[in-house]
Amino acid sequence: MVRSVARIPRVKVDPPGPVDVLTPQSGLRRRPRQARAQERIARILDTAEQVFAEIGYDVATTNLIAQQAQTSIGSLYEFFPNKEAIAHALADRYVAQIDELYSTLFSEALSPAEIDGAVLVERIVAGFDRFYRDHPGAVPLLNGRLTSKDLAAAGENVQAALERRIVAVFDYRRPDLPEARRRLIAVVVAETARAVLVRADLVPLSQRRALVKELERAVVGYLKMADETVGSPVL
Amino acid sequence: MVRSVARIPRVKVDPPGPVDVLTPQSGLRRRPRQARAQERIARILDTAEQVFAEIGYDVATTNLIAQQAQTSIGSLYEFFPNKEAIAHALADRYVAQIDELYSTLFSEALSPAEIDGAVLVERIVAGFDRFYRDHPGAVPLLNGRLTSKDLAAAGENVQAALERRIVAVFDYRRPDLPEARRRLIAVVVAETARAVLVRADLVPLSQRRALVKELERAVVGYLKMADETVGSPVL
DNA sequence: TCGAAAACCGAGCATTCACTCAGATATTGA
DNA sequence: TCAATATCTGAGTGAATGCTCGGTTTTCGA
Repeated sequence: MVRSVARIPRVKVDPPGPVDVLTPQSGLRRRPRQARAQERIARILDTAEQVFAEIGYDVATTNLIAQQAQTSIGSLYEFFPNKEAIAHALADRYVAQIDELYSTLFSEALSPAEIDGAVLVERIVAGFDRFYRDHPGAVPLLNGRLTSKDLAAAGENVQAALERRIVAVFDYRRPDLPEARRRLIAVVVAETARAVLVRADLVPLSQRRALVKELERAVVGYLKMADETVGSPVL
Repeated sequence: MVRSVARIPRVKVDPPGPVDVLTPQSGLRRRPRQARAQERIARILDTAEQVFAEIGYDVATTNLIAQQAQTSIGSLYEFFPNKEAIAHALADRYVAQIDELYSTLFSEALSPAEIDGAVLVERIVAGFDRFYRDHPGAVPLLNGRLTSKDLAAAGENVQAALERRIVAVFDYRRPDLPEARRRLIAVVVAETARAVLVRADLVPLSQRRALVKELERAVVGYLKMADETVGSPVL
């Protein structure tokens, strides 16, 4: 079963010495010194990614992950304080990758060069689609399909980052829009993209392409819409 | 923990008589005959709805549900064969309610009266929004936020039903569009609506209104878009 | 009124699973 | 070379939880 709260680590009572200073912010219990250990950690993460994607976070057991990663359960817990930490580390990896992706994708949207909005949307959507196709585990992990509050939080981070990027684009290209409206549009566009891309992840490849194309049309259509409250296309 | 597969019911071995014919399709283990039992079942479902919404499907325990419903765990299992069945019964209740809602909302879209598309969208979105506000438990239950494959399936059903309704509208109002395109648009619109409404469920009421309004704009904008492959607005 | 059927009860069984711990093995630096 | 340190191991612990079962209480038709 899933623990609602992480088990309280049993604190050694005997030595009333300095309190557990060793609480690395990395989420790891201990920082590995030898290459051997680093490889092991990477292998555990890779395996966890697969296992979570295949059978789901809740059903996955740490014992299974250790076994699949060809290591012992003891080794796993040597580095990861608990199951949640594995998910977090995994999410962190994705978040880093995605943030890098964002930098690339959105850079031209913020450059002085005149770029057609529709082309911009097309490139960004395509970039996302590519990423999700290359990282099949990322979709369920970051989009709440795997349940568990901790994982949901990671997904929210990714989504929030996307929204900030989109807002930045509007700040740059459409400073005339009310700020609240810029944020609203960003939310709706980001949610639409996420939802349709997640859906696209569940259908055969041929339909996937069509769906992604239609997503582009939807976003472009929405943004191009002549808005009575603004009086000009948003894009 | 969450069982990946329902526990195999321990079959009595001694009596090799007729095999367990009693497997009602209702999902219930036994159909209640007395009003007392029916009320109890309803109370269990109401409680489960609350509990699932509050702490999540996985963390929720059948013992807790029974306790909160002021009944015994034995009584709960008298009617529900397992935890999953509770979720299913709950989802079924929502699906019935939502399908009724769909009938109402989409009826005017299929009537010969000339109704402006934008007005149509506004009414339908408002109807959804109302429903979700009136049934707070429905959002996480039907939209995968509660995890568990069984629940996800219920959510898919609701989404599929929505898409069918939207397709029907296009079949009626825009028979000139290629059929595949009609389906694609329905998928994208339905996913957008779901995603934004789920998101709206997480924000304060003031933002919720703005978000719902923006969702309308997005859908209308998308559908009104002059589409180069069609040459005319879709709506 | 009364007996059979329906409904109800909750202690506890069986199982699962996150996590520990005592010690074995490998690596490293002097 | 050799101790100190880092790493690895996996059987076992403890707690949680889905679900059963033997038995009690309530309902209801005859």
